[in-house]
Amino acid sequence: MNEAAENSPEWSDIGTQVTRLVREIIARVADKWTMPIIEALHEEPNARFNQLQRAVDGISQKVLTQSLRQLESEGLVERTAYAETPPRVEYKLTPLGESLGEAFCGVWIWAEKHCQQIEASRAAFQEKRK
Amino acid sequence: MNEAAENSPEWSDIGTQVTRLVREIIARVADKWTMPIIEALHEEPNARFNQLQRAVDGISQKVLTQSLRQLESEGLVERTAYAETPPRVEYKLTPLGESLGEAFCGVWIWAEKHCQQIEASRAAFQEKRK
DNA sequence: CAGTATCCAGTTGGATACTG
DNA sequence: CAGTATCCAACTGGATACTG
Repeated sequence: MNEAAENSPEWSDIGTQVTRLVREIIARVADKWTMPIIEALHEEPNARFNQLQRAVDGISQKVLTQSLRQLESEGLVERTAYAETPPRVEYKLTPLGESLGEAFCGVWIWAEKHCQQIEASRAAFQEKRK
Repeated sequence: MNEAAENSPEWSDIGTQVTRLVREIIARVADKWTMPIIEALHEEPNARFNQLQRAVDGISQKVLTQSLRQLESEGLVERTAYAETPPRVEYKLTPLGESLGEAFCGVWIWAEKHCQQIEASRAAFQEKRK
């Protein structure tokens, strides 16, 4: 039995009820950068902008700004600007943001457990295609 | 307490161990179409190509083909072609594919539970910006 | 039916320069 | 420091036409 499903309703039940809105939300939060940012903010609460950019690894300033604004608009991240010079801005997860991280935990565990197998599959598929 | 975290290790523990490969896998499977396709295949095992395209709602033939090839290469989907005319090709989830669906269950539940709140947040954010 | 091939418009995102 | 603004190259993905 799979540990991620033990205390969840059968996911087929969920699937049949799903609305367009839910799908849109999932597609949104499951993009390239959302989880890395949420992870970084979980690791370092009240992180500042440049600190976050270093933590996220590979994200550009532009995309980090965009992502943070979106996460803020969705209530997943809270932004606090202090009126100082030089300016200081801190970001932290809201409880909703933390709960998304927890919800994603199952996927993370799945990926850790099976990433070797997936890599092997890809390699085998390439071989077969030759 | 959040139901998704009840029987998982603390996700901060996971985060610190995460490798580049795991992140890449997550970014891959968490794209726009992977979950809708896996959901459709879970609902209708042994679905045929056109059946799948109708089920997934909005996906183009090209992208469905690409996605299925990728899922196949990763060992999440099994493709069976029957040597008939007209050709018949059936797709189904592998056990690995099923397990990904189960792992994603937590995110699905999260999205269902909070989508109203997120919509409200977005609206409020728009208002504030005016 | 189950694709492949091609064209092309729209979006994404990096690099760079500039600002309060 | 924490962004905003702009330009532009690359990738994504839809529409269409064609094929075994």
